[in-house]
Amino acid sequence: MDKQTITIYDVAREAKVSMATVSRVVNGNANVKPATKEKVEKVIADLGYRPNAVARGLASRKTTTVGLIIPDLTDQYFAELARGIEDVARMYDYQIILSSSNGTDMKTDLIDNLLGKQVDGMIYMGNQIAPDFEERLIEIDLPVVLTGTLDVDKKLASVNIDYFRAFSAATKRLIEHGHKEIAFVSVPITKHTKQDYKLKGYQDALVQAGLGLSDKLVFEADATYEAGYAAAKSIADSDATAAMVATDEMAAGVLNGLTDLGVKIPEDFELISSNNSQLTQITRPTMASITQPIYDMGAVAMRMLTKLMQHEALDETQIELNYGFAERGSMRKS
Amino acid sequence: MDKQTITIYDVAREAKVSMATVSRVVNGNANVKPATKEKVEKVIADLGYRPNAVARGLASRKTTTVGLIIPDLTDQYFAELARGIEDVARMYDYQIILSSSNGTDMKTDLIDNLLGKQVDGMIYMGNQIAPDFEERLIEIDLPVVLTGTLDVDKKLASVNIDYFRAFSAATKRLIEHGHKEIAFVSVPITKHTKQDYKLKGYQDALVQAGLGLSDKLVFEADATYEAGYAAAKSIADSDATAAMVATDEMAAGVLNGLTDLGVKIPEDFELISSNNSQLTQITRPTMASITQPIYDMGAVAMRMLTKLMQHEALDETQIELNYGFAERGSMRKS
DNA sequence: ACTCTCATTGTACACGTTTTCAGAAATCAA
DNA sequence: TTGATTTCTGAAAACGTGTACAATGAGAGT
Repeated sequence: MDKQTITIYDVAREAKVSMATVSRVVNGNANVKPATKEKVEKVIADLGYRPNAVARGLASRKTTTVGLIIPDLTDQYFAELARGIEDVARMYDYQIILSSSNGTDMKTDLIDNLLGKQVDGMIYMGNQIAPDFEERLIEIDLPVVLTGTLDVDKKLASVNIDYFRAFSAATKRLIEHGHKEIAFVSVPITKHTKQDYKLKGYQDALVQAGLGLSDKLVFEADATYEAGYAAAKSIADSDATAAMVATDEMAAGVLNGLTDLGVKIPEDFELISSNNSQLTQITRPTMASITQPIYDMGAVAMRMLTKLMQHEALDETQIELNYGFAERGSMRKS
Repeated sequence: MDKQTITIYDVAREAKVSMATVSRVVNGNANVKPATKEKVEKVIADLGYRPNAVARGLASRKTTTVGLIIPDLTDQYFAELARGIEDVARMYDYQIILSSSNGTDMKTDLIDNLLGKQVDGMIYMGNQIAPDFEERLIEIDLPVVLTGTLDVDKKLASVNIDYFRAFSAATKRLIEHGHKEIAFVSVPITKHTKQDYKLKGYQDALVQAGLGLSDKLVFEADATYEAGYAAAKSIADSDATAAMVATDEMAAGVLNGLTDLGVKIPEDFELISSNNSQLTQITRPTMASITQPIYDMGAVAMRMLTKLMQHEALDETQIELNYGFAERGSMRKS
């Protein structure tokens, strides 16, 4: 019943000091005589006193809590990001309140809930971000950082890779392999989002190589294995002989879907995925992929957030980490 | 700066009532005259008032927050459980504080942190649970439910499937396929844990069939793809012609590891996994698996927790959901 | 008109901290 | 020693809400 019987008063009484002093030693405040500090610490240990974070939060207006908005916990990409975030959060003694924005119901009252909890900051990740959502994120005057997400006018801090160049470079590899018709498979593309940059990068490579663009080679589907698998049919029916795929789950679906349709990979069709999650190694053939330091992106994002929350200056608000490329079985040896 | 300027007092003043009345309408308290209720609600909407959950938590000693202890966010099994938990939590207006117990550092101060945050309850999931951890979970007098985890003396509420029977039944299938030497691949097995029950179930089937038990057929490794892949070598070197594997990540590793060693699956070797996550469909061949209603387990666990937190009676504290079996490519047609 | 109820509303304290400000104690310089 | 600093400590006021309990008012019954 009594979750917490021992208060700061109990400690104060027992240690024969005032609660103010107890508060000081709990918070590691500078000036309290070593002798009393020791005395208080002993009582704290004896009584097993544990500061009430809620009361603390009320008094100090800081909760050492951050809100984490994640589209889908089971998505490898976001899960890995979250892992990076979580680790750094713990390092800095912040707790994370989870808030998952399962697809459609990504309403702004997610934000309001979090605000109600008095979080000190928020991290948003997602394949896209609705304009009103982003607007709300900006207008609440609270530290926010995006990761795995871009916002239109870079008003929010963010951590990403250069999706444009990563996709352009990867697409070039396919072109070098002689492909003329390269598919682009993505979650629904909205303007000024990560997907949009990926698409632009893909298009850039084609244009640079003097190849034409065709809407028929752009496929949109949900970010799931099933959706990718289903999309394989249309891809097989198209003229495409290779594909850039925007998420690993989809890529796995496309790969297996094509294989099941009798398309030989990589002999008849080459495929590049983009998140380099473990899935790329689990499929057969394994999947070539753009590599992203996903865990690090999460970690850096959280680190940025701690700085923002402590009003430290940020060297830069738009961080881009390095990407790379991993050749694997879904591509022929070059 | 001012995260929250508008307090209940502002609303009270504006609506020309006392703050007590505002509090009543916010909390949907029974008797407040419809007219005033309406009036207050209008002001709330106009001002954009949002109750401060921290102050509320302090005053009411309830935070509508639960702690979720998860070993690894990127593990498909736990991620799916978490999804179930999250959905139900939202349904009942509880927020989730994440606390990941990455492997070793599963120290009991995870619990203390959560307690400091004044969570109303906790859900623990994990492949195993350290005895001192479990003890602490029992001694704190707070609603707790385990899922995907068993505790020794069933002192804590829990949601699981009958791992013993599920494994026994699945192992029988392998026996029926003529296998005499069946491997058991698992994360490290400690007494009275989920793994232990799985092992016992596997052994039960062997004994019933008059087959001998051999330690040489029991393989322990971490719950990762890599560890499973590495273990494949020892498995190939053993006399085993089939295997029961305790997690999907491991199973994928074992499957690919064996395949890469030239072992033909399912012709030369049959394999059954146990979590039926999406991975089982991504590998080639696909993996036969025990099926568990993972999402539902999470959902049921969270529902139990809400009951506990509201002091409702529980019909049963040890819930077992139904398991099933999915035949797939890693087994020969029977 | 007068009392009695009951529905509705307001007052005031509690929740467990942090933090300001002032005061006490300790240290130092002379 | 004494006064001036400096260090350390305590009293008390926030922080924003919930909630007994008291107070008010309106109708019902006589």
